[in-house]
Amino acid sequence: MDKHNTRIDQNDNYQSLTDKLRGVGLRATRQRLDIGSLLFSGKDRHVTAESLHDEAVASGMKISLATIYNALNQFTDAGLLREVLIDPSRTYFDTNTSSHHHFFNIDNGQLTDIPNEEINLPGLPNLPEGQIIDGVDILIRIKPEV
Amino acid sequence: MDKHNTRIDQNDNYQSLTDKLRGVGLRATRQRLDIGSLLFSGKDRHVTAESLHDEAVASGMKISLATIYNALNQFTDAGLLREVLIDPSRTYFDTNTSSHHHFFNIDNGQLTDIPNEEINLPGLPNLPEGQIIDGVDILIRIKPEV
DNA sequence: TTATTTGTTTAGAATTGTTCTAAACTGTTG
DNA sequence: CAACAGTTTAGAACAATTCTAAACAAATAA
Repeated sequence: MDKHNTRIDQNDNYQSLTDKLRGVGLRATRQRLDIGSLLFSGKDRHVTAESLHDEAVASGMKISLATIYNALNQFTDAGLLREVLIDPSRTYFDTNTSSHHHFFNIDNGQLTDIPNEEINLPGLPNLPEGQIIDGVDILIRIKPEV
Repeated sequence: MDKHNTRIDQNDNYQSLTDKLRGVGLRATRQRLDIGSLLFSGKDRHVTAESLHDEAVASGMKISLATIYNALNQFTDAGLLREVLIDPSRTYFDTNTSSHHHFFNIDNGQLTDIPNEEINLPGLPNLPEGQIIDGVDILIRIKPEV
């Protein structure tokens, strides 16, 4: 029987995850590996603490919501995730940490990436004296036609 | 003695505010007029429910936090205010409802407008099939140089 | 390997921003 | 000015998130 969890064929992938976590100074605990396996499986994802917790539980992982919050914040601090501004009442995390922006479908709440090549601010505005840019967030709210 | 409040020379201004409120279908109550006098005094402002309540109380207005929340939401629904995405843990309202974007100073939390002429997205990205734009939010996070 | 240290997880309590409830109150209209 | 409908309010309720401190597990030393 698998010592880590009951999802048998996932141990292989955990080695690179372990490296990834250690690389940013975090111990490769079972919980962080489980969460990581959901987040960093290849495709880009947008999650909230709650949605990720639901998903983890549904996958049979044993992990508390507090740990999900901890992990999401630690991953974000470490640069493995990015926070996205969507809704003042909830924090969204994006596994795509590269420079890019978002469509937010106000009709169904769905969030999708806008590839960086498809959008660009040519003339950046004059910055206040002595200030430099830390980052730029563009959110395009969309809705069904008609 | 002023029937409305103790800030004597403010009654004059309240007529236009009264019109403004009636214009969007809201009764011109003392509380809404008081809040309106803080928000719509000319210069553009960014407030949170809490900051506005503190300010109202400091000005000697008698008004509950719940009423501030109600008013901010009603004003926003009526198009007198705009919500700005800054911080997932708090809602910001902007008295400038025209098309424009924001600088957010991550060092001191200050939010300032970017005039619309100073920024523009020339090539909008391809929208998902059957969707149209509802709005665009650009937030440029800035910080002190060095 | 075992012992020790240090970092991690967790349940549950606490906190914070916001909304709800229902009773008292006030604009508005007739 | 009476009557109605909309508004305000205190306080309860709620939802997202963080905190606490005790149990636990990973890393390290011996």
